[in-house]
Amino acid sequence: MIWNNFRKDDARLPTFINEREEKHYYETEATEKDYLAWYRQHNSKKYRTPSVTVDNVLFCYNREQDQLKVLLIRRNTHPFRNSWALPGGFVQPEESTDESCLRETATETGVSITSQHIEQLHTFSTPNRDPRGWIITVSYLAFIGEEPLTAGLDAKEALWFSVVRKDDMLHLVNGPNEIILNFQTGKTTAGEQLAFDHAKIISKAFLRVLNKMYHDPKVLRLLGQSFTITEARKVFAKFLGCPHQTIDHSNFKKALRAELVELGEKPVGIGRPSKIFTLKENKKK
Amino acid sequence: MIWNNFRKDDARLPTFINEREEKHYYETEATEKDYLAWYRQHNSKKYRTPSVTVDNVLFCYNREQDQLKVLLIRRNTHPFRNSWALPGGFVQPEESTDESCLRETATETGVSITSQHIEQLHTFSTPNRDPRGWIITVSYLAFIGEEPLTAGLDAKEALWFSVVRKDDMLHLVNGPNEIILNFQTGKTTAGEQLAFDHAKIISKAFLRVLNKMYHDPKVLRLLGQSFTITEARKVFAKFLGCPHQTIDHSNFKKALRAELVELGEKPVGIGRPSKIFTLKENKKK
DNA sequence: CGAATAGTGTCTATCAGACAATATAAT
DNA sequence: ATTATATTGTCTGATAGACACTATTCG
Repeated sequence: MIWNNFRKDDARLPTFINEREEKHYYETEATEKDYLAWYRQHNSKKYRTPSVTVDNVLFCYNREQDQLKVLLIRRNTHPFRNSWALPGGFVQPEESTDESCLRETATETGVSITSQHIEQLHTFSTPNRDPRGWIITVSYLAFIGEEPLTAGLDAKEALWFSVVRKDDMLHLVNGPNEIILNFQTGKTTAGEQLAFDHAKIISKAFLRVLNKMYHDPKVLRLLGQSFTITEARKVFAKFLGCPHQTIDHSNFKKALRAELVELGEKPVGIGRPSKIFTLKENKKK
Repeated sequence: MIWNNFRKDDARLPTFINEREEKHYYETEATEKDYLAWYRQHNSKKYRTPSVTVDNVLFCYNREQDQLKVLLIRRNTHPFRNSWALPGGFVQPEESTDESCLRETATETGVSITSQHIEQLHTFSTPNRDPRGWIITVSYLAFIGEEPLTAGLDAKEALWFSVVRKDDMLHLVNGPNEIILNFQTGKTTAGEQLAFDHAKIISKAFLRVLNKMYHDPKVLRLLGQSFTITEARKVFAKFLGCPHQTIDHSNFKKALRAELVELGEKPVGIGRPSKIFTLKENKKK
């Protein structure tokens, strides 16, 4: 490579004996503008860079079935062809990973969510976590208000798996498909395997919710705009792995009263009418 | 599929009319081994990928000065030449971002830390956060046991800045250099500016420590292997922005007793001998 | 002894959790 | 009225925080 031949048209610029001298000149003596122009032309493809993906743990809750669910897709391409995996995709230029998460969620599930609904979990970068090569993933957690279309998009099979906690195990079930993983270790223990390190990601998401529920009950966005105390107890019970009756109504309400706003009464239903609540929005993270 | 037009180098493989057909074949019909071989050869350079860096918020605490400090380097290259910035660098192939963090910390400060000392903070990916182009950074938080060499390495000036909290402001000071930032908004308000979005990263680190201190007092690693209750109070006071005397000794000890192990007594010093403690290690995250 | 430092004990308002009582509506 | 569901109220043990007291060492 000829190092003294960069931008002949610009007489301001000196010539260089070697690459190191040129680098030093642009990094320390040239103007920032000249540096950036030089960098884009010479440095941008010099080093190997990883691909970056997002992987999204999308939870929803179905009131009728009283089931917590997580969205998985069956991969129809290599690698991990026919394995279940989290939805996600490659981050594109000129977008943040937050935006990637929202874009992928919208295209894969048809549900529009905002940055208020998502939360960055962790960035996974273990070498060889993806057999295709150097691929880093930024994982996200999102709570979908109501169960949307379950039909797959992008020519993939996309299904909601019910999530049942038993001790430290999560049972992800949809019909004949069953995946069992330990969310303390992040490993699948029986049944089908998950693609890549997605068992770790799901575990991290579940633990995050569990640890923050009472302090930051964002998980109640699973119930949409408004909900009753009992509905909130049912959602918490899914993460605690217990029947919702074991969560005392009175104590639960006391614990969360600071995070909730009362909206009115639910007009229909058996028994005393429930009051309906919504999450306070003014929380500054 | 047409099998009558074999490739010379591998008779097993078919030829394709167009790129799309080829992609479809490898993704869905070929073996995974063949797919991966094809992917590496054809797909690896097809899409633009970002550079990925790590940025490390390294805190230390000096007992003699009773000062919390954060390590900043003065950049001697574009972009942000002469601005103060967090130490960090590009993630290399075949290493995780955790390993990058440890490697960069070792080379920039001379201090060897283990994965026990670091914690991933957040991945920042706002477009144009770096004028050089598409650069994503994974930020880390680390607690250095004792103040190491302050001399810069890598031909950069590296200095420990004392960190003083006043209300929502952090004052980062080293001699004539002073940077003031609001850790609630993540913005510098006066004095010198920080490079890139590093004010946001430092703010995130400070808030993370503040929110988790009592629940997960990993911050006490600032005090090395062992410490007295009063030393621990002094560290907490730095993050709370108050004199350590306002933290009641008795109540503080009660709050942290579950996280500490008593080692013995400190033999020297004025007044009643202090007991020395260390952090319990058995915490599973 | 007195000053300085640090560990220990006590009191109280508050709160989480267990449990009881009341309110409403469908059958 | 009975039953199911939900809300409201009460009691108690535990705890955080304020404060007081005791223990040790140095000058």
